[in-house]
Amino acid sequence: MEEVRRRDREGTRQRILDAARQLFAELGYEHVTMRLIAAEADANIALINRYFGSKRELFAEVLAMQGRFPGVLEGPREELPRRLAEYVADRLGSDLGSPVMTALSRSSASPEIHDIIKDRVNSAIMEPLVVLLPGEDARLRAVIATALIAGASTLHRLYGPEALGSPAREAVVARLTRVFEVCLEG
Amino acid sequence: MEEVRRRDREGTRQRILDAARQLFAELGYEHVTMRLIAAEADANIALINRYFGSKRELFAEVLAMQGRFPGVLEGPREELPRRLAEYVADRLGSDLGSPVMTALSRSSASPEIHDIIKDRVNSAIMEPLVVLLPGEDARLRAVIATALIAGASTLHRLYGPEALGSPAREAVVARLTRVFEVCLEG
DNA sequence: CAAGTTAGTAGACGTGCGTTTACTTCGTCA
DNA sequence: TGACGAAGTAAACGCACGTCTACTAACTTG
Repeated sequence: MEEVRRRDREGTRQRILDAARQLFAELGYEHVTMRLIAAEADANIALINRYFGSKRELFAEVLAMQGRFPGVLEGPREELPRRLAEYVADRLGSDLGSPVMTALSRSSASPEIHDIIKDRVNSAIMEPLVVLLPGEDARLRAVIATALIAGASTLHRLYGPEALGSPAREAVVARLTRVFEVCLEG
Repeated sequence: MEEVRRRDREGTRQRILDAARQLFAELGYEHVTMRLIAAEADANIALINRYFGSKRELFAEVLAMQGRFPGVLEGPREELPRRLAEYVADRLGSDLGSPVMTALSRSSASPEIHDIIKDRVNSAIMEPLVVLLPGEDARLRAVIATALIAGASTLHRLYGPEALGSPAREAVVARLTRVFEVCLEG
């Protein structure tokens, strides 16, 4: 019983995009192969380049599709450290990394996508953060905060969800909040 | 005029090791090829596996050859945040990343070397740091500090030595010192 | 000085990658 | 209904990688 495949350009394109998003977040650019994406999307490999041009361009589209940190940078300024802390704590403890964090932690891994990631980090994190920070050395403070976010992703990859041992989420958030406060204060 | 090469097992082995150390620190495990190491060491590619077994084992030997953070974890406990801050600030501003930081920021990039890096991070950073931290949640605090170190390496890779803009080194060290203090305090 | 050991070399092997080509099949519309 | 555009497919392309093999030549030893 061969299943007859319906022809559905937009649907197939979307399946590929979703599969790529998940796989890039999970494995990083380098270890995701075209064949893996095709298999996960249940689509033919040739369709990926037909719809997206190349692996690199597909990656760029996956990154572009992500918003900024969803809901982290928006909101009252004085609660920004806490929102960042919760974001990092939740990502550290979860099974799946966030695409932005993962991309960030792989940053310069591939020269091929270095510029794509740099632009994305700039527009999604660094620039919005600099704008939010009053006072001197805003850039310095934004970089330190971003480094903490990126490093959390790296350690998540290295140790898995159990990286922190087993303190209560609230203890983690409290500690991270204070760290981010010191990072960001003017 | 062909130069006649002298036979020098230990010398060649050392040239390979040095070349590998520099290249791994600069490019990361994945983007260093055996041929690149051989060219940089001015040695035949087959000698690498003759002396080290495999690329993976060469990488392990390069990591093993690095001490812990040189001089960072040793010294008075109360100055630890400042020493970490200086280490990170200097690495951020320099042209070349440290092998340990680079390896850390590439951590889970390659499943092939995941365990090697994990062991190295544990023995070089995490465990010594946990031992130095009194009070509760030592693991949590060590992980946050390590994340900051790893993330700094990632951003160094992404933005180069100019990542921070151009504040004075002392301003960078001062800010980082306070951040590490909050990371580490009991 | 002859034989043996071993550092050093050239080149191929198999694999997996991103990409491309040539083709088949589905759906639509004149 | 038949022609045509486009969605989907199978298979191959060229390339770069880590690894390995067969060989050459330098040094050592009796």
